[in-house]
Parts: sequence; C-alpha cells; structure tokens
Amino acid sequence: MPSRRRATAAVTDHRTRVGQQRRERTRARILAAALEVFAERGTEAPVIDDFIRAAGIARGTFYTYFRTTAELLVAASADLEDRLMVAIEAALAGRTDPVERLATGTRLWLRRARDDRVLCGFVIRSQLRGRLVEETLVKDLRAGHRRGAFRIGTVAVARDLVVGTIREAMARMLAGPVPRAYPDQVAAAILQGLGTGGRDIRRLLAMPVPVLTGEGSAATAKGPSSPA
Amino acid sequence: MPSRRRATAAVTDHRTRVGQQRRERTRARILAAALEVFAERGTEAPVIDDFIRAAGIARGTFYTYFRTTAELLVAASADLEDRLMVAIEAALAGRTDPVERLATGTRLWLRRARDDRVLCGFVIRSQLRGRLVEETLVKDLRAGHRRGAFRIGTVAVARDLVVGTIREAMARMLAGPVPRAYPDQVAAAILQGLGTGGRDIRRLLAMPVPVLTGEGSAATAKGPSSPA
Amino acid sequence: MPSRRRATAAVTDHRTRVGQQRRERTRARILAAALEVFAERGTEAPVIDDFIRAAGIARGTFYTYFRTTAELLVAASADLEDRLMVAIEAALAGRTDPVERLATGTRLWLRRARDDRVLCGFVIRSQLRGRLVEETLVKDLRAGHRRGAFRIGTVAVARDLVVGTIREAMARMLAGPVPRAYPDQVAAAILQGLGTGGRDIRRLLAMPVPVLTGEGSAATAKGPSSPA
Amino acid sequence: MPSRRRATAAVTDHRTRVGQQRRERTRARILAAALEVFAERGTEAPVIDDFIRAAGIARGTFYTYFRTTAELLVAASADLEDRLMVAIEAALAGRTDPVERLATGTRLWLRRARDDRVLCGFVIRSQLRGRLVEETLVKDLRAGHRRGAFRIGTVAVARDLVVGTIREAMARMLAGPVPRAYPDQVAAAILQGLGTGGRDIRRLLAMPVPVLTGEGSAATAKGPSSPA
DNA sequence: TATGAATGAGTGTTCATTCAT
DNA sequence: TATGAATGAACACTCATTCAT
Repeated sequence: MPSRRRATAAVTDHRTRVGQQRRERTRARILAAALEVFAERGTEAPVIDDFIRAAGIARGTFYTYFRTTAELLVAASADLEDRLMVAIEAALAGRTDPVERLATGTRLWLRRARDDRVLCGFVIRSQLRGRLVEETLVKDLRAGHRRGAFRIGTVAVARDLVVGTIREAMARMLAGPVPRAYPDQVAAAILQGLGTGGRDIRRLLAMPVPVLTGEGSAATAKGPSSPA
Repeated sequence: MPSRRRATAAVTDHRTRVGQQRRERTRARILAAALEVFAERGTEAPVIDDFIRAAGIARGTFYTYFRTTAELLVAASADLEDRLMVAIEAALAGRTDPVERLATGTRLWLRRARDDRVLCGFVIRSQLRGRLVEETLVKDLRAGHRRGAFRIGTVAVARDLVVGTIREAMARMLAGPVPRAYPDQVAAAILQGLGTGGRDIRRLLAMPVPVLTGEGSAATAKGPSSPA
Repeated sequence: MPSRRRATAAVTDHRTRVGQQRRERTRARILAAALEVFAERGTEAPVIDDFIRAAGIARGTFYTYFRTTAELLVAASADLEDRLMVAIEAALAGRTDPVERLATGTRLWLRRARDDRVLCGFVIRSQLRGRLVEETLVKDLRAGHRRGAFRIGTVAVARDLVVGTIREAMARMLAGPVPRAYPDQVAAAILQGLGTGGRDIRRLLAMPVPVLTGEGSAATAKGPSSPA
Repeated sequence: MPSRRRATAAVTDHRTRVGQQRRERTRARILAAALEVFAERGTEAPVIDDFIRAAGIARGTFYTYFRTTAELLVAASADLEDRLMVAIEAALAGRTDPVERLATGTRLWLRRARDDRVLCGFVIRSQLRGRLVEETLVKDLRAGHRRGAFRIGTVAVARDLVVGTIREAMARMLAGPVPRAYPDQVAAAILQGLGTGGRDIRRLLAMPVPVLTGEGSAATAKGPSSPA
C-alpha cells in the first residue's frame, strides 16, 4: 500500500515540521527572557523560577531545552555576543585594513552598548568573552601586528588592552549616563594604546560608522542607557 | 575603699582589653580564610559552611562578624586591595611626578599580581575596586591630566583604560604562566594608551622597581602563579 | 482539524481539574494535621517539621500552601471555628428569638467542646475568635439588646462576658473531667449575666438541644475529653 | 587571736551583705525589664538577648538568676499579679462581705488594668492566673456561695465567669480606648452573672473605690491605655 | 510534549548555653 | 560573681529536579 504509506509519511513530516517550529519558537522565547533576567539580576542570583515566569512556560518545559541555568547562560551569551559580532562583521564587509576594522568595530560595539543596557549588564557580568568575538578580535590584532601597524609588545597585551578597556567602558555606561562623545573617546584611547598615531586616530574617528542591521529582538528589548 | 574600687576597674579594663584582642584575632582569621575561599571557588559559589570550615570557627561565630557572604566579600576586598595599595603607596613615598607614580605603581601591582593567585582570583571576580585604589589612581590621573602629561580625552576614559587593562592582565596571569616581560609590557601599553611618548616609557620602565614591604600574611598565602 | 484542537483543550482542562483537586486534597490534609498538632503542642511550640510529619508531606510542599506557621494557625482557626459555627447555625435554622438562639447556640458550642479536646485546646490558645463566630454572636446580642431582652450596659460588655466565660469553660474542660451538668450551668450563668430572668433560663435550658451535623473529620479527630 | 577573727568575720559579713543587696537589685532590674519585654513582644517571641539588653546585663549574668525564659515568665508573672493582688487585698482590709469584696476588688482590678497596658498585655497572654489571685477569688466566691449570696450553680462556674469576663475586658482595653464607664459596666455584668440583684449592684457600684497603694514601679512603667 | 504539584537535599539563620577571663 | 566571645544544635527557607497526568 504505497499510497497509504506516502500519506502517512506526509502527515508525519508535517507533524514533525510543526513540532520543530514550535520547539524553535519556545527556545527563542526562553532565550529572549533569559537575556532580560540575567541582565536585571546578574548571572548568579536568578533561579529557574525567574526564567519560566519570564518566558511564560511551565516548570517542566524548561528541562526540555536546558538542563541547568549555567547551560542557559552559555547559550544566551553565545546568542547575544555572537549576534552582535555577526552584525558588526557584516557592517565591516569588504574592509581589510586591520586598524580600520578594529577602530570601526570598536566604535560600533561601544555605540551599540551605549544604547543597550541588556548587553552591558550581560557582558560585564560574564567572565568569558564569546568565541566569535575573541576570534575576530585576535585575528585583526595579529594581522595588524604582522604588518607593523601596531606598536605594542605582543598580541596578548594588545588583546588585554582592547577587551579590558571596552569592558570597563561598558560597566561605566551601565552605571549611568555618559557624554555623547564618550564611546569615540574610548575608541581613541584604545587606538592610542595600540600605538596608532594621532593623525591616524583622528582620520579613523572622522569616518562615518556604518549601520548595524539584522540583530534579533532580544538585544534591543531594553531602551537606551543614556538620554544625554 | 578606693583600692578595692581601683582593683575592680582594673579587672574590668583587663577583661575588655582581652575581649577586644580576641575579637580582632578572630576577625582576622575569618578574613584570611575568606580570601582563600573566594579565590579558590569564586565569589558566588562558596557557602557559609566553606568559610567556617576554612576559618575553623563555629557556625554562629560567623554571624557575630558578618551577616552575609556579600558583606564578607566587601570586607575581604577592602582588606586585600587596600593593603596592597598601602604598601605601594609606601614604596612610592616621596615621588610626586604623576606619570612616574602611575608607571611604577602599575608595575608594582602587576608584579605582585603575577606572584599572587589569590589576589588575581579575587580582583577579577569582584565588580568593584577598593576605595583606596580608586581614589589613589584617579588622583594621579587627574594630576597628570592637569599638567598635560597625559594625551587623553578625559580622566574617566584614562581610568577605564588603566583599570580595564590591568584587570584583563590579572585574568591572564591567573589562567596560566606568562612571559617574564609580560607585566612591564602591559605597563608600557597602558602608558602608551595614556599618551606617554616612547622615550619616556622606556625611561620609566628602565627604573628599578622599589621593594614592597609590610603586607599581611593573607595576600601571600598562595604561591606564585607562574614559574616561568 | 477541529477534533484535534478539541482534544488538546480537553486534555488541558482535564489536567487543570486534576491539579486543582490534588491541591484541595493536600491543603485539607495539612489543615487537618495542623489542628491536631496545634491542639497537642500549643500554638507557639510546633515547628514546620511537626506539620509536615503529621501531614505526611515534603518540606517544600508546606511552603506551597502556607508561608509561616502563624499563617497556618489563622487558616486552621478559621477552618475549625467557622465549621462549628456553620453547623450550629444550621441547627438553629428557623429560630429567630435572639435569646433562644444565644442559649441554644451556647449550649451546642459547650457540648461540642466538652467532647472535643482538639477544639478546646485550639480555641483557648488562639487570641482571636473566628470571624463568623464574632459576627453571629454580636448580631444576636445586638438584636436582643434592641428589643430589651438583655439587661446589660452595652453590647461590648455582653460580648466580653459571653466570650470570656465560654473560653474559661473550655479551658476547664480541657484540663480535666467536668460534671455532666457543667455545660448547661455555664450557659445558665451567661444568660443570668445578660439579665435573663430565672424562669426564662429554666425554660430555655429545658428545651432539647438540636443535633449537630455535617462537620468535617478534623474537628472530631480526638476522642471525648471526659468519660464522666 | 579573737579580735582579728572578729574583724575578719565583720568584713566577711559586710561583704556578704553588700553582695546580697547587689543580687537583689540586679534581680529586680531583670524582672522589671522582663515585664516590659513580655508585654511588648508576647510571652513566646522574646529571646534572652532581649532581656539582657533591656536589663543592661551581660549574657552570662542572666543564668545566675534564671535558667530559662519560662522560669523568668513565671517569676515575672507572680511578681506582677501578686503585687496587684496584695495591693487590692490591702485596700479591702477590714471588709468581710464577700459580695462587696468581689465587687470592689473587680472594680479596682479593672481600673488599674485600664491605666496599665503592661498589665493587660501580660495577663491576656498568660494562660494561667497567679496563685494568689486564684486563691483570693475562689475564697470569696466560696464564702458568698455558702451564705447564699450568689445564685449560681457551682463555685467553678462562678470563677470561670469572673476570670473569663475580666480577661476579655482586659483584651479589649489593651486593643484600644474604652468609655470611662466601661470598667464598672463590666463589674456590673459580672455581679449580675453571679446572681446579685439590680438594687445591690447599684448600691455596690455607688460605693467609692479605695485607693491602691504600694505597687512597685514596673507595673506602672507604661502610660495609661486610654486617654478617653 | 507540556504541565505543575510534589519532593528533599542543601543552605541560611537563630539563639540557648558554655566557659575562659 | 560578672563578662561576652564562642559554640553548635535546631530550625527556617529555597530551589533544582522528578514524574504522574
């Protein structure tokens, strides 16, 4: 009975497809809720109850998707940082100069952070950086170091300066309003720390920043961190 | 009977004095134990049981001195960072040039951190810096900024670069061995980030670092982080 | 696929219904156990462990229903006193003379108390009376006062005499056996205190007391307080 | 060396005497403090810390005088109720008519309670009456019953009516202000409950109440319960 | 697969009691 | 005898995890 069999398969396929879509939507809901919860209450305090309440799901449903809150933290972290990094990478499409990539990427990151308290709260509480962020940054630093664009001891030191300064800047922007010029001043300090000359810094900061597109809704859930 | 009265007063005084000494010793014991516990297990995981076991005290005794582990964290943080800052301040006695103070202070801090896993583990997990650290650093940065020694937008940006870079450097030194030159390379990057010229950086790093003395035992409880 | 949808809804409804039934049963179990525990050990001594052991539930389950033992006490109190009051009210159905209602209600209450150590232990330890008790009593006293049936200063004084005397009588019946005539003697004293004449008192006490029906199992968990 | 010995003995005696005086004063301080603590926080909630703080003594000192808070409660209870009873007894000196003694004693008790929140809070929380109170009351009731002055079933019922009504009245006076006439209205209700005729009640209440004297400071520590 | 009532180990917190001074 | 730091058993409370429906 081939026809019967085919029909059954089609029904099964349809069911499977619908089921997967529902799964994907529920998972996205949990992640979006988790980002807010983590941002609001830190990465240690929140309990599973907070997540299921924020996501509007049942207690047992949580375990269908994540086994621990730590696992959820990793997933939410990857989701958030990587999505921003992907968007920045897209905005830098075609640019090959490592210094320009670093300058523009840093400016984009800081501007986004300035308007996104969720992002800041999340990043400064997390001890580790997203894998994509780390890889992209080190690649550019290595490239610049190879061609002598950076006047700095080692790539490791350069990486620490960039990551550390941005992290503190995000902490400051989370704590309260900052002047409009603050993000670019931080970018300038980082470039100076890497050994970029004053003239180049001025040129890079004079460039218009490209527009970021295509980030998911979760990262923009909360309003701007500063009205200044 | 004045002699009787005096005797009674003397007894009371003696009791009070002995009591205070005992309190001070117990408090120091808890703080010393707390530093190790926090360094080993982070700032969120440890439970009160960990502290009382490490300090060798009874459950109830903990609450005589601290009401929450967060309160203990703040006290231990102040104790640790301030003690190092006091030692550095003492080693910088007489030096008034803000750039030299910053350069030498940073080098001292990083060298100490390189040999003290407890310090690193503690500082990178703590969101806030000790009050004394923050005050001393900002004072030097402000002084340098006033006399044009730093070529950087604002003192806030300078502070974020210094603190952020040192923090990441400490995280790296906690994670594994670093080259012998690493601390001074980080100091050089920071100075460059503040706008100090290459010649001055070389001169400052060529200066011998003074010897740190007089820190309590807790900060040196654990061995060096790297044999390299 | 309407049938599919209807099936899903039915499942959900069924789940909800089953859950509510289970909740109701557990809550009743806790209340029944609480009555015995409070009666046996007073209202201050028992700890949560006593309740969960008596109810046969887990530690955490307790907190799903009550947050403190005081909250449980209030709920158990309302449950117990109100249930008795409802039963008495039912037995008094159709009687409108406030004096007769008060006389018969008091006799019913005291007879029930005589055979129910749980009720006595509970009531005399509780500072507040159940809302229904207070309301019903005051309503009858007010009605009697209005029509001049009671010769007493104010309704407040009348209420204090009724409640206070019954409370002490319950304490006595809890402490040990009392003569068979005791409940009616107490009722007579109360009526006399309210100003009812001797002839009326004799007439009222000569009336047969109606039968109490329909009280839950908890109130009758313990046997009679006196075999006399 | 008899003279020497006598001198030593004298010194010892003096020391002993001074020590006993000090003991008595400390004990009185603890009792006075305990009355306030029990009245303010109930008889179950307060902990030893509350008592030593209120009395201004050291932790260990408490155990020199009382072993448990229950023991302290008993002592404070006896101290308070018996002191009031002694004072009332003194005010009733020479009166032999049991009805008059009961009427005047009740009026005195209620008037004192009306002005002493500490007394009320204490008595209504305590399950048991002071021994002296119980003895004196029952003696008068028995005497009255013997000579046919009371028209009531048994002395036990009479006692329950008196104690219960007074207790509820004290609870009411603790809860808030009452009319000036309230204490005497309660006394009238009690007398009526015991079978005293209206004419006698009016005569008894028309008598002036004697003045209470000689109560310790503790019972009057708190202000009047009602300004009305 | 989703639900949510129930579970109980783990942790926080209190407080009566001891004892060296 | 008075002191008060230290003790640790007892108790309160949370929350990750399970499982019948």
